Amino acid sequence: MPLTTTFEANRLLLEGSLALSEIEGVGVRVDREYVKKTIEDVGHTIRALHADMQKDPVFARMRRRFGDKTKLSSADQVAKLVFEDLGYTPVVMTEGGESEDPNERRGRASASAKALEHVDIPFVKNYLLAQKYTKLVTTYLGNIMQEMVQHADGDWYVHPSYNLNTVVTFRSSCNNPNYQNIYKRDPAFAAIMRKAYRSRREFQLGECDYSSAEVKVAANYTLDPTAMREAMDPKADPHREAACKLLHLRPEQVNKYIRNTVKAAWVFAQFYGDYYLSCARNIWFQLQSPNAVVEGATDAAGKPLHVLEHLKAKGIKELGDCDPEQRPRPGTFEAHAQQVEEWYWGVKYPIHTQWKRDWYNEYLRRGGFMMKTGFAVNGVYKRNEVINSPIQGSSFHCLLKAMIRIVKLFKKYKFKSRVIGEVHDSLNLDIHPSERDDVINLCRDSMTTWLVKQWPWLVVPPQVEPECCPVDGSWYDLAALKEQDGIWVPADADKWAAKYGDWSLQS
DNA sequence: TGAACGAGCCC
DNA sequence: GTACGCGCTCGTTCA
Repeated sequence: MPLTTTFEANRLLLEGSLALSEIEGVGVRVDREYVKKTIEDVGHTIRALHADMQKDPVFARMRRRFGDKTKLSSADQVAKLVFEDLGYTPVVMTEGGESEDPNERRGRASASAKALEHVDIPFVKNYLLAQKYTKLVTTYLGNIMQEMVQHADGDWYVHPSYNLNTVVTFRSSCNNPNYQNIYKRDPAFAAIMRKAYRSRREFQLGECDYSSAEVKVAANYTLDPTAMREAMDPKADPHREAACKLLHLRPEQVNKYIRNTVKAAWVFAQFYGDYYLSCARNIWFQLQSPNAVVEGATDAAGKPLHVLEHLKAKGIKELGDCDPEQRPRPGTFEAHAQQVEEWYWGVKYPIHTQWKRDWYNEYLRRGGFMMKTGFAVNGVYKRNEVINSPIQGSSFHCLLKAMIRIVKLFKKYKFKSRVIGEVHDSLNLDIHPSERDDVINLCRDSMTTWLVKQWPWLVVPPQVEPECCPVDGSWYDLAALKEQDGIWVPADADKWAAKYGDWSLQS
């Protein structure tokens, strides 16, 4: 018997569609003049980079090979140039098309940023930068120009469309324009793009994010006691702990760069089913950075002690061969990562590990699985999909369920404030300053206290981190808030004051 | 003109 | 024995 989606789950999607269509109607204000100006500026930058490339001796070789067809934006040509003509050794290959013969390789050497990262010549650096700026103009800025419309108030808005029927894990997706993939991690590009999205006039953009949404939901599935404790204890720092194990450091020796590297390349990667070999390779690669130093330690010359030097002293002198066919050699980082992996799943999170086995075996037996939010998933899925999709899906459903209530209550209370968007585990708002505390409390309580009452399976309680920008600010100006004597104020008061003046001005 | 592919951004 | 997953949008290439 195939598993059946519950009535409740169906109703969640129906009501979710209604709430999302209201949000689509509201739209997000954009700064049309800024976008136009930025497209011009970035255009100059791209032309300058292309001019530099054409002066480069390497360009002459490109001309010899491709003649009139030479194109500075062709990944195919750059890959051939670098890895065939210039003789660099390819380390990343492309997928290539379908093939009857599994032994046949159809891919070519990749021209991605990762594949070209170690090709240290100006021509390639300029190529990568030009490509990145091109993407910025054609996709991100271009989409705003294509999609924006003028409202009766004279300002310009985009109205992203949200879908609940396109994703196999029962998450949402977003298009025309996609509001869910705007630069965030690259500071320079995040600044350029996020300044284009503005609050309505006399409003403040706001955001209510679930903190570590998927980690907490995962703990609700596995009930691993260590994971549950870490998810509930604000002082727990599993990323730092993993960094200590992996790099033979004491907690106070872990700087921000190291912690972030381990968080992304070890904790999350392992959590999503990656394994020691690719983790070791990625971390080793990140450790080449000059930022990878041991906090508070210096080398013989009095300079900050690099983590690679520190590891050498601990007997780890090289990455290792990273050959899936061979056992890792002792004394390599690869071998060390394998040992840490055994500790991680065998000792630190044994219940989580057991849950993965049980959950997958149960899927194999029944041919499907049920999400805690009532969605039935029947069909053929890979092991990691079976383990990850209920966690991803359920995390989004927490936001969706709360969002439905929030949209209804905003209407009921006749708030001027509006929900303007959603990014899987965060809610985006235009907040009228006069309603600010009420709006944030309503969102926070709906996403936490109220939700837990609806879904008692949330034994690890969700948490919300509100942010907002100054009146008439942009998405780039978001700053974290904290609750103080019943009202919401900037978490870092000094930083806020230095940038935007006194908080009392935001009214 | 359309499909396939490669590339890069988000959670 | 494993080899994170899910999306959207664009430019290039080729039929």
